[in-house]
Amino acid sequence: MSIKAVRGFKDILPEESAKWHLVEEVAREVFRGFGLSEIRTPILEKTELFARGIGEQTDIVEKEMYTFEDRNGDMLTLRPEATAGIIRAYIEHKLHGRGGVCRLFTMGPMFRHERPQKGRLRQFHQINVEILGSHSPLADAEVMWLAWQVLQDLGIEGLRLEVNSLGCPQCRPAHRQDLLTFLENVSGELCPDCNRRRKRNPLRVFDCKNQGCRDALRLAPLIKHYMCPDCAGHLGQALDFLEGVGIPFVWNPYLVRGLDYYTRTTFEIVASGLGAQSTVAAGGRYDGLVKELGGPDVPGVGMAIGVERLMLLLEDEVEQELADLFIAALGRDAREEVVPWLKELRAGGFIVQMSYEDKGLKAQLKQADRLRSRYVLIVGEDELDEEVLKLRRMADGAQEEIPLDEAVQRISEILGKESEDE
RNA sequence: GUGGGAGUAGCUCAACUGGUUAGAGCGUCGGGUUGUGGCCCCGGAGGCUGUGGGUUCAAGUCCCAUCUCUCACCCCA
Repeated sequence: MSIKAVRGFKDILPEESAKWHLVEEVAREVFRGFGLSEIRTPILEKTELFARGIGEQTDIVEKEMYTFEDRNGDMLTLRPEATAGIIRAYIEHKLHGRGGVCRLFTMGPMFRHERPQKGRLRQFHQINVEILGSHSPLADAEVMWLAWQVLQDLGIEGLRLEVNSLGCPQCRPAHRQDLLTFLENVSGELCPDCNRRRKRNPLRVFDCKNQGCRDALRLAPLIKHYMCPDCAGHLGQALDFLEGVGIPFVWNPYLVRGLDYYTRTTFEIVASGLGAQSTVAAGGRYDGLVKELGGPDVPGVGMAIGVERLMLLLEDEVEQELADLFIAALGRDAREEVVPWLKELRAGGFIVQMSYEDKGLKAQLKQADRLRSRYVLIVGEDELDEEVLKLRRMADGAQEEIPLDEAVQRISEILGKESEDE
């Protein structure tokens, strides 16, 4: 076998791209309604950006990044997520200095060197939203709403929005301390993984699927009992806003996120039918991140939708229209006569194709059929001699005669009329 | 990184306990219709059986390695 794509990297083939366009268009339409602006940042950044932003201790930074040395000795990394790069750009171009809240979206590929499985690729795509510069719980609610709305508008069903708060630097330490103590006492009942997590990132034990661990954690201290009044109020208000716009959610006090930078609100949208990777969108608040990356102390909230996972939930194939009209020109004279018509008809908004090769009528009709063209215009020697063309409707084979001198106009009328009927 | 399953025609899959020329459906190309698609009928092309080693008189089939796909763990969108 010759050269194949790199493991975990996938080609998006012509028959799939219409589905991608649909997803991207729906997302853009939703974002437009919320007044977001698009930002596009490079997929390559200095390694240090991700190390500081995502957290040195995370799996992503420790073992999943595509990192290499540039020719001048810089260490570079293919972005494993979008937020760090966007914040880098936000700081670098001093977008915070423009006043007001900065509300951004982006979409594009991310890279993580993990073992591929259902809903998990090494190059995958995300649709991201970041709202920078607001402490308001309304921003949190809007971010969740945005994610929910995109999925909703795509007609995806069976989704569940889970929300939690991770607290802030005021209330987190006390909880963390009590949780550590608790986990130490039940360490005998925890699985080896959880005992490992216990030291590195204690909150993650709540993610364990192991029944034994879940039983052991039943009485574990939860952040909700430790939240300071500000955090509790913040979460309460965010949830009130969600309720106000009729978005169903569940408060999952066990919900935790993997990235270090999250504070307060955190959420996931989970779907059934995705296998082990059930999260189709996720996000949360990251109030310390901008400062951590060298910018001013500006708060932020954001979310990411996993496009491939979303694609798995979108069952129906989206068919692309490939031709309204196929022009079957027979012979050199006919082809020369017809080429200017292509220009006019295409300018009129119609999808028009013709054969590159000088093939027989049968072959051209076959080609038109394969393109599912609605009509075929037949232009041969006879037609040119008589100055009357034939327009064949492919659905039933009915043919209509079209005078040569008003061909483009008549065809435009017929094609246009057909579209209106639909 | 760890574990299970799988790699045969463009696609979906056959080939009994190793045994002669690796088959079928779909697709594709051509013909039946020298200027009329789809449906039908007839015919053709297309394979170093993922790759490399090994066992054997003989390997698609057994063994080892490797790559890829897939599912799960881990982790995450």
